[in-house]
Amino acid sequence: MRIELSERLKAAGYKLTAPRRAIIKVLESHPEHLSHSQILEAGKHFYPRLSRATVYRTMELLTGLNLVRPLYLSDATQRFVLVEGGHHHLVCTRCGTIIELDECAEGELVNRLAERYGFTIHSHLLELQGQCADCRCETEK
Amino acid sequence: MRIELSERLKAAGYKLTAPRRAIIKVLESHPEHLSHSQILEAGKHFYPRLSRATVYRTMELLTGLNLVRPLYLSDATQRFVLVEGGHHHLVCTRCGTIIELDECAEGELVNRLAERYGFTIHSHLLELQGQCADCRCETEK
DNA sequence: GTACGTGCAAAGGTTTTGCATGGCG
DNA sequence: CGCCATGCAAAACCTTTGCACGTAC
Repeated sequence: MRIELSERLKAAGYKLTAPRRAIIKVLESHPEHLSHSQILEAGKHFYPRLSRATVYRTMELLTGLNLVRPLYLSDATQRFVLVEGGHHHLVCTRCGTIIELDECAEGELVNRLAERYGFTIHSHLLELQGQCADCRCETEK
Repeated sequence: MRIELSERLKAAGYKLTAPRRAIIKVLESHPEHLSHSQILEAGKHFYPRLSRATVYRTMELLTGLNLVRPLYLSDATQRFVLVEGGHHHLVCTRCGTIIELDECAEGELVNRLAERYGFTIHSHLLELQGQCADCRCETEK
């Protein structure tokens, strides 16, 4: 589901402005987990007058439209990922390393739960926390 | 894995003080997703002099020890859940309803990934976001 | 042309920190 | 008894809001 975010925004009746375009460019070109500040900095690259308030407002908008979702990793900063059906990662609680997973093994589970509770599932997040090989060795030394 | 948090704290070499005991009591008696403020309020019930700073410090400590993990739900407030192997819920992005799931269907997946990447998995979070039956009807009306 | 978006700056919250005091081990 | 942990208050930081102006449609 690689539908352009800009199309979605327009479809929902929102205007496609330069600041929003800049933020969308950032999101589409950075698969990482971006914080508000990172989005602001990167967005200024495309649209120098971009303000922090606009980043907050736009991210809230995108979250409401279910195009983006917030998450926490090992630190206390709110970050966002694109909602593309699902998102899966391993997080090392010691060094903060993040390994992204492509596979989605919960398709069946999702369907079963959706049916049981009458939910329409838009996205899901599977986050595994633990220690990576390097950190484990450090700890055991 | 219902090991007492207080045991774990001591085992890790930290002092078991009255404020910490109060916070632990709150965590153990509230299975919900608690924010810092909720923990502070509830904790004052057990230890009236409890300060906000101590809540922050203690939660950071517990997070570091992997006894607790932060997460975001539909709003932007950081909340915590006990790490007890895994945590699974459905979140309605429209009304904020949360349905907790008991089952853990990813045991196999977790093991496979752990092996492939050399990770030792301590906990996992499966979060499904969508709309509950009520909200879906509202939207379609 | 009009209503929606924006930047700016200020207000409102939240989180962190420094420091003197208190209490666990 | 020493050192870690705490409360308090201030500082630092993050997020939201009001408002006058600009711009997409």
